[in-house]
Amino acid sequence: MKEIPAKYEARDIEKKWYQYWVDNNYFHSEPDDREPYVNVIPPPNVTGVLHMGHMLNNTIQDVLVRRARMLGKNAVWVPGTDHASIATEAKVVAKLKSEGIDKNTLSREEFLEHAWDWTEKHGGIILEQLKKLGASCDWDRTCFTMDATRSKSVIRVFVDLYEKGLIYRGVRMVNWDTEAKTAVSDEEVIYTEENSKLYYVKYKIQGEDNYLVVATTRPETILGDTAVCVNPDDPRFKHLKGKKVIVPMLDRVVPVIFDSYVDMEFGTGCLKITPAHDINDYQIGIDHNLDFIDIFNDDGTLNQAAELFVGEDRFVARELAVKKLKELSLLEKIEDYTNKVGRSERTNSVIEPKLSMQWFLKMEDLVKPAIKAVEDGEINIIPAKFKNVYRHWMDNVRDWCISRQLWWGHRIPAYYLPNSNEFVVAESDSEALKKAIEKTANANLKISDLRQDDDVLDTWFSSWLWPISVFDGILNPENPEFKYYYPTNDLVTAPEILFFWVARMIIAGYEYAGQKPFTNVYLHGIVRDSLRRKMSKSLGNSPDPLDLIDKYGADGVRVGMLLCAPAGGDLLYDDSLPEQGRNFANKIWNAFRLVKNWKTDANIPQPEHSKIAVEWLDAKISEATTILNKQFDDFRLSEALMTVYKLFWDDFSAWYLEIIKPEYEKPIDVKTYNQTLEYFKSLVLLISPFMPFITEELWQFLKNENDVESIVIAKWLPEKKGNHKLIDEFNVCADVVANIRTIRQERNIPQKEQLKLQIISHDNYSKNFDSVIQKLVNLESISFVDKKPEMAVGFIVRTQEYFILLDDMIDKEAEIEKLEKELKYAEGFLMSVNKKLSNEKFVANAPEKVIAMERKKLSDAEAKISILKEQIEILKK
RNA sequence: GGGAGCUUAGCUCAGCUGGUUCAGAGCACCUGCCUUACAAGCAGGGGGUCAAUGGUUCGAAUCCAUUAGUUCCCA
Repeated sequence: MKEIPAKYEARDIEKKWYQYWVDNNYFHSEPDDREPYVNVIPPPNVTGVLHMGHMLNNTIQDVLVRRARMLGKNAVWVPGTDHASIATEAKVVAKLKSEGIDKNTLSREEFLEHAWDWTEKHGGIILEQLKKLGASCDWDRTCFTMDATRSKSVIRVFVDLYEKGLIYRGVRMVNWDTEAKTAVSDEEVIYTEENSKLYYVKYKIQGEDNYLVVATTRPETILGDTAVCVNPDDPRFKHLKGKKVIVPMLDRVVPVIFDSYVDMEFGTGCLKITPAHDINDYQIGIDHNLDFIDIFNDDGTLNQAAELFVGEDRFVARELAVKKLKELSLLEKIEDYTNKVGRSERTNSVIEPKLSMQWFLKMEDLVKPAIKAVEDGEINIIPAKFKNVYRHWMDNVRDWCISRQLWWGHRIPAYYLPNSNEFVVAESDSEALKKAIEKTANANLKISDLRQDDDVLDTWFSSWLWPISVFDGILNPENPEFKYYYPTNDLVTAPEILFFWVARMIIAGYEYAGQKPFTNVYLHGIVRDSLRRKMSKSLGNSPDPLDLIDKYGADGVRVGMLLCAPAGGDLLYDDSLPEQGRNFANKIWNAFRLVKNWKTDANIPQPEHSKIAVEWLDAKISEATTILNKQFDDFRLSEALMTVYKLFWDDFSAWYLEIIKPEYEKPIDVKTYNQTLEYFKSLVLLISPFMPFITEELWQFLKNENDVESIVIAKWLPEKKGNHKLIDEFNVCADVVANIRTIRQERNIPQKEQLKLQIISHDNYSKNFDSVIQKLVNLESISFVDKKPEMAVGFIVRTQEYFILLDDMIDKEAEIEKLEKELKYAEGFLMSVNKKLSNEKFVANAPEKVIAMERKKLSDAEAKISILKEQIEILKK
């Protein structure tokens, strides 16, 4: 047999097995009579490349899917990508610009051709990267939110909702992204505190020599002012009733109005009202019947209505306005000020509240079943604390602005009649024409007479259908795949998109499939750096995931991501994490090297120590399997990983292998050897969902003729009752071993030198592990005595006394000191137990079990104290 | 401004319905080892007034209240 390298080299092995899995179609699923296990991937953007968040998200999904597959379920993980309207359009526009092409010179069709080109070239990159991570997706089922089936589904849903009266068109104050030149939804605006200035501006009162001072952060919007507002309860401004003021710079006369909305404490107590450019002012404008003056173009420059600074950008206009106000002596002062500024999640430009015609979806009734589902526990959100957040949003939900002023996306299927604002909504051109003819009673209408709405739908308006549409459940709700796979099982995503996506999928699930889209929502944390900063390109604090895989292996990185990823908690990434994962892979590798190189001899009998170790490890694996299953069921994945980590490293490698290890270059008995290979296989199975590559490599060595050809399709370990008594006895044994090792270390006694152990037993002593102790610490003999031997150093485990005989003089004083310290501790403990037991109320109220436990503590402590006292006595002689 | 959560070892976190020997893990740290699978390793070890205060209880890290700090969500 050829030499197995001492260091595990992940790279070649990982590449080899992924290809093997794909070639053998292990990840592909077809409906059958098994129980399905279904996850849909949160579709990454076609613009995206793999980042640390994806690594975490997809590692978790893969672990769940792989285990489900091993449990014998018909597991399918549906991959796909999302067209990401705003981000993709921005990328394509930028790319065209770099080639000297201005988007505005292209027709819609020409632009879309470029966008499709771009998508075809870049859209699949991220999915290819997921393969490096080991993702066991059913690649035959890969979907895209803009492919034919998904697009048709979106349009059908739009038409349906419109026909149900839930979609309407209206002028609203929307969040306008001046860079992307589109409205974005409330959820796509990020508010952060920013340093700005508060400008105190004088507004002259008409017909008087007096003025009011208004504080504003946006002096350029003065040009759109149509009122000044004060609180009706504010005594400072009672005299202004019926008065008018003159808007600075423009000399426009506007009324002073009274509204309790104004905060008397803030600024000067006077508020300028710009109904077209502030959401609160908008409401006041409606209530008080004010004029609406829209002073901005779509790109954030000032238009003719502003009268001044026309064509200038809003931020340039601000500077110009300040300058002008100073010239006119209308600027009283400027203060530094921090306020919350909303920026577009996509372009980071400051959001401009803007009145515009948009399409909205009424949410009020749609959310009802979705609220109930989570409330009733039909859908579990993990961790549960996010239930509150979910409910709060759902209870306060507002109508969803679903139109975007872009070309890349699903074009809104509304067709305007000639020279009219009236429209028909239909799934196709021909359908639209039919409806238009009906509506107008004009049989001569041609499709070219109709004008389709220019806007596209919000990207989330397609991804909210994802769990349904990937199985064609919108267009063909009776199709067998949809009936088999829907509802899905676990949705794994980040809390950030609880509203964007998760809540809306639940809504769509009930509306379009009549049932929940998934049973569990597992929300994992955000990957941050060790300083708790979010990983971002601009900070440059994010490692390249592919570099990490290259350096530590996909298995190592997966382990690293999971080790510190409790549900909902943030993951503070550090290179030491994948390093720990890599080290674990290396540990597994070396354990395998050890076992693989043993020679067997059919003639030697199984040694006593191996026999008991075999029994013990069996109990230990059974116990761990039970714990592991529970942890999986509770989505405690980092704890589950730790369970197998310790099972392999501590129990199997550090204890079991050391016990059964034959002497150097001596063979091992066949019984132990075969049993060890079986255990190795069991362990590899349990580790496999976490580390699919190295476990596959080892499976290929370990499997026998009765086993399946790949660990991907192997069966998970069945649960078995573990022998707790044996495990407990081993724990005592381990304690004894550790004590003796300490004695060796303290006295520099080499392992080769044999020791004699004497025991005074005060209780039922089990000899089960004597042979193990004897081997691990190299004892010449174990014998039982009644009295503490001379020239010995002792220790106590539970209620048994142990002594190691020493030839040298022992340091009596040090021994006494050690024992007295222990005695003091034991006496203190005894006192506290006594205090409890002598408390009548405790004895009267505590459950019997607890009291019995306290009594046991008492008698154990008493026994220990008397042992200690006796030993001290002897030493002092 | 409104709401929710969090605060346990140097770090990241467990600790379930209050009750096993005075709170556990991983990493980090300290000591000794290049012992023939593994130094990406082995053996051993130290480390915590459970944020603070008060209350309920025979008994509180766990339940309640207040305070402080902190994070997130919404406006």
